[in-house]
Amino acid sequence: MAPATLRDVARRCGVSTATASRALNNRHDVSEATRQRVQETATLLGYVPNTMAQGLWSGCTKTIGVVVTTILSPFYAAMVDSLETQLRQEGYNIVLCSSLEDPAIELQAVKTLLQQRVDGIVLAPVADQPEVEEFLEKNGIPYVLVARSALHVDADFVGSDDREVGRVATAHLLEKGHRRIAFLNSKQSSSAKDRFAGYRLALEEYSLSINPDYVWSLDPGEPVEGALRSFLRQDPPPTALFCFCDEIALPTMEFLKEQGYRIPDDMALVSVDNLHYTSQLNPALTTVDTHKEVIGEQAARLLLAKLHGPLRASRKVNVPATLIVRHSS
Amino acid sequence: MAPATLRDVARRCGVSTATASRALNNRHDVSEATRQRVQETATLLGYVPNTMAQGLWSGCTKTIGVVVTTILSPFYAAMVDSLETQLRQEGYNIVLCSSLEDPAIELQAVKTLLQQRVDGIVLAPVADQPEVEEFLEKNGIPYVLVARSALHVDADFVGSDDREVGRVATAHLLEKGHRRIAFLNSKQSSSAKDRFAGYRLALEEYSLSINPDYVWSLDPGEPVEGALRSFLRQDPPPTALFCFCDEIALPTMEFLKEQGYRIPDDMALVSVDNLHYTSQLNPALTTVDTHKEVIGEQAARLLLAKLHGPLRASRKVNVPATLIVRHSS
DNA sequence: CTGAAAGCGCTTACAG
DNA sequence: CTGAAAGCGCTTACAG
Repeated sequence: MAPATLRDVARRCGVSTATASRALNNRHDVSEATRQRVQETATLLGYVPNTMAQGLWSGCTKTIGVVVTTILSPFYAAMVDSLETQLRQEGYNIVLCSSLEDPAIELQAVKTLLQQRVDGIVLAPVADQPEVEEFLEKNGIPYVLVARSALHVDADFVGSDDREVGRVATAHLLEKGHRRIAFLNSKQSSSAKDRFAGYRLALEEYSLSINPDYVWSLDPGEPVEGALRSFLRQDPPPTALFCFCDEIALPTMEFLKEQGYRIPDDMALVSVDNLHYTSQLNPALTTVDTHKEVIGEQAARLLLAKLHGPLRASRKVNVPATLIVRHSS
Repeated sequence: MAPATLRDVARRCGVSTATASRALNNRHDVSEATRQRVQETATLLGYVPNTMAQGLWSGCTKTIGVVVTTILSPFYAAMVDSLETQLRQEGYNIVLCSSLEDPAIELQAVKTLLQQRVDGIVLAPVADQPEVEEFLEKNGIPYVLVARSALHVDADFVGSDDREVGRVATAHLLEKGHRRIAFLNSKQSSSAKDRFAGYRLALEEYSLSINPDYVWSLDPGEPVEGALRSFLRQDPPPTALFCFCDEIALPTMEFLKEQGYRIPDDMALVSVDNLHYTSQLNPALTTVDTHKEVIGEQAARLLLAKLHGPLRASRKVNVPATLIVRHSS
């Protein structure tokens, strides 16, 4: 049985759709009696207005599109959750898409969101992809980038200063006396590039240069074993390891322990995100907290501001990160 | 600048919207030349068809609504991710809503999804809420319940047999020799009720009865300290603890360790879900794997079947759970 | 206070 | 091969 339409409700009450519409929207230019009758009939039929028809008329959908790599990542899950909480308060719904670190899927997702005429978009771009940016600009849709920035457009952005994140994590290991520090990085994203720049910067501050054998960029979904075996094969091997994020540090820890390495004695570990479980790991993980909830909240705030009226200049909101020293380093 | 419409494209090419539509949809009844011209113009203008207008005509939106309590829960994040992967393969998009364990928000979410005329709904119900079920039934929309079932409707369901989950977890502790086993449960959901039934059943198999002082149901968001302090105050206190899920076991572990309890010597711990980080906790957690990805996948499969044609009878898909014994018990 | 009419952006029979 | 027309479900000026 197809859902009831406004016409169904109107017909049943013996009024026009115009009157029914007015009654349901609580306009004051309907008689009290009609209003009551229409509303009761609507409830009886389980009538819910068709948002598409409303949206076609009003031009807005009260919906925000969100594209992240995957909500399997607790980082994005937390960010999206905070985003959603903020946006719901203003009556916006969220359509969530995962790009799975694949630029083609990301482009497809953005197109789909545009087709659905979402009122705005929050995007954690996989990579610098001119086509995506072009679509966004051509369609004149308000959007903000989160967590990762793009290089070719001067877009609004909310996230960490990833160069600083990389620098702080590496500097911490240097201060602990480590000189052979490997970096198990991620690939493609601006975050990966920036954290690498920070890693380099920290080393330079100690007059150290990068040993390419100590750096590995993981493809999306690539297991950590290959990289770790390669690091451990080096002569001399690294004494400390900087992981791109906690979700990479977790299997790294598992592998190292299986191989009989003690953490931090045989290998110190630092990573990024401060996911909720990191304080209870064995050993508790030293990590840089990127304050994902704040990023989500600020992104929502910025997007809402853009929805209410275009911004003069593009804004970059930098959410400062915090080093949390625990027992893995 | 508003997004380009079909009329914009058509006008620019000097054809009717009918022809433009045919060209863009690759109908064979357009001349090759026109098709080319229209498609080029569309690309030039960054034209993307308005899904709402299409949906108004076709009556379907290629969108599935998903309502879970929160994707902050890695359990739901994993389930939703697997759901999304399956559904995307069939060309469906997902609209995600969080109910935050609040029946009122859940009802609102379902209404919103209905308004958006999603083609189907996947719902992890907070509680048994006749209004929600009524809306679903009245609108005749295909839906499946996941992880939690409802009592008043005979709806399609995919999830664990939670009574069995509760029984297995408790039985494991009993086999380990524990006789004073506390249960730190969640509240409201069918899962909570069923796991409690399983807990009771396991105790009965050992001719033990339930000690009410050993049972606590956590409100959504309630910290674990109160419950734990209450358990530890008992005389005699429990020697083992069954937690509703890993996300409850995590802070429990933290608290117990802070209080100087050794796990499992002073207090054994078992929980449910086998979240990815549990193997690396200190100590590694004994937990019942509910196979969340399988639940998501099966739910997608069942919903797709319903979309393609109504089912004869309601189906209950029981995804068997697996006890994973590690070092916390 | 109420209704007939037009239109939001699309698609598809129906003519030509 | 192409266009004029009708309609998907709603809302809002415009008359009455």
